[in-house]
Amino acid sequence: MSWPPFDNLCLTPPPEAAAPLGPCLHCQVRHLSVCAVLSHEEINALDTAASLQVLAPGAVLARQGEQRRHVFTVTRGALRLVRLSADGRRQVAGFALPGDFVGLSGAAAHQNDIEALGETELCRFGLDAMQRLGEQFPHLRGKLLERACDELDSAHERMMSLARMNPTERMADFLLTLAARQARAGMPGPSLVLPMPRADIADHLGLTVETVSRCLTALRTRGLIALPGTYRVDILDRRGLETLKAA
Amino acid sequence: MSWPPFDNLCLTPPPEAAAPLGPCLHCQVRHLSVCAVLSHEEINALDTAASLQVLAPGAVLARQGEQRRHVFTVTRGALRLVRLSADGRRQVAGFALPGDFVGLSGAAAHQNDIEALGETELCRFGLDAMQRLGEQFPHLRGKLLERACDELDSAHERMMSLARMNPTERMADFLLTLAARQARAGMPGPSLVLPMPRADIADHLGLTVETVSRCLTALRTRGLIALPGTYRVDILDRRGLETLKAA
DNA sequence: CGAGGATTTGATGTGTATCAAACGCGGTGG
DNA sequence: CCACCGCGTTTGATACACATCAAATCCTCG
Repeated sequence: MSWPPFDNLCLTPPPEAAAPLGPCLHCQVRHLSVCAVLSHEEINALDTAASLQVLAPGAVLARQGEQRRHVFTVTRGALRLVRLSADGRRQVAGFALPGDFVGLSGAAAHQNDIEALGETELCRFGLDAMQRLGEQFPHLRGKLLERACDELDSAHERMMSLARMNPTERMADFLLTLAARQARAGMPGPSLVLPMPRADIADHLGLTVETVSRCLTALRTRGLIALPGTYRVDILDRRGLETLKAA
Repeated sequence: MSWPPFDNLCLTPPPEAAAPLGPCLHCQVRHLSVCAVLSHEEINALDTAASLQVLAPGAVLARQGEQRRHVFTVTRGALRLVRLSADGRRQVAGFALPGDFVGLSGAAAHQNDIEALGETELCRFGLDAMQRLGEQFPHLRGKLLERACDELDSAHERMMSLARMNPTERMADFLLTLAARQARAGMPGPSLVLPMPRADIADHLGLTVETVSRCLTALRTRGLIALPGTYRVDILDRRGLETLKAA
């Protein structure tokens, strides 16, 4: 029985759990081992199974339909998970930021293209190694199950966005979610860095590039955000954005 | 550490797995135990932890925000999982049909209202019992993890629908998915029973009732389906529907 | 400095929501 | 048994939000 995998599973650790543990042997970053709240024995086993990988901007880590062989933790940069339909329609299923866990799903093949947004560093685990670890440490599976459940909840949340929110509301929601993730990854504060171009945001939110652009300027005009650069957003009025999104 | 839960986890068994095992002691239906491909010991433990529950049409099984205490397997009838936003926008996150597993999520509280669509029968498991079983049989967690992964995959699939398909395509997708689920549950054939009213379909697909109605008549006009009754759909041209959805 | 691509801004069209009304059907009471 | 009522569904007319098409601007990099 093969070890059950994820696509875009976010295993970002809660900050408090990170404190007592050292970084990964390979990538010098506190990653999966930290997140899963494992014993030191388990952590060492995980870190030993890992190896480092660096991707150039735009590099392709996996293609839709390809056999899955590894799972990854992003340690620097960012990935996008892209789904293309037969007639060329594109959807960005999600983005993986530092601390996120990527590359697994219920299927034997990748469900998404996985591409590096900038120069990106990963910590890689072989599927077979993960399976062994899962058998060796049942606890690990329990932790991963919790994570999967969280991921499911957030997937339902995003469905609500796509189904029932207008473009501006989706944009506000997106910015707040991204801000929360950057905060969890240790970069709090109102200043956001968007690692992806507008087209990816559009395909993530089910909009067009033009609409994304218009929504951003609308939010700026309302004084909710500032746009100091193409890839930077400062959140000026968090409350205002939250009101919009909840609306 | 509390046992990790799901919302709308579908544990419908693959037909071949169901054969060698008997029905649940309580509800006479092959449910979770069958799905998870467990040992007989595990199955008995699960079934012993279960109890039967019957809901009248429209009955509320859980409310958004309520503390979670049980998980359920639907054995007859159907449930809808509904999410309401502050300003009254409504989304149906999913439907649970016989064989589906429901009521868990990463959170301590229910994320959705759960309501019976018709008279509905459930098999109920206490969360504490599930936690004990998970500790006792690590295998169970592995199986549930697999299921969670599958559920995540299908969630991504539905996001693609919501983000990038037009109403008719979503409708075709919905009908095919429903047909596949009824087939898995042992009712194959082109004749579909919709356990839910149009409004629920609309809120599931991010549309209005009017649009749902128009899409159905459009599919009928094209000769892809027949509508022998408000709650019945016959699939006349499966290929045609698949072409639409894939488009 | 110039070229190419990404982003923004502008003008127009269309698909779906919205508003409104008719229809069908099941249940109830006469 | 039939007439009536209420609700869900279907059908129709209209409005508008966002997509589409087109062009200007900005930014990056050679």
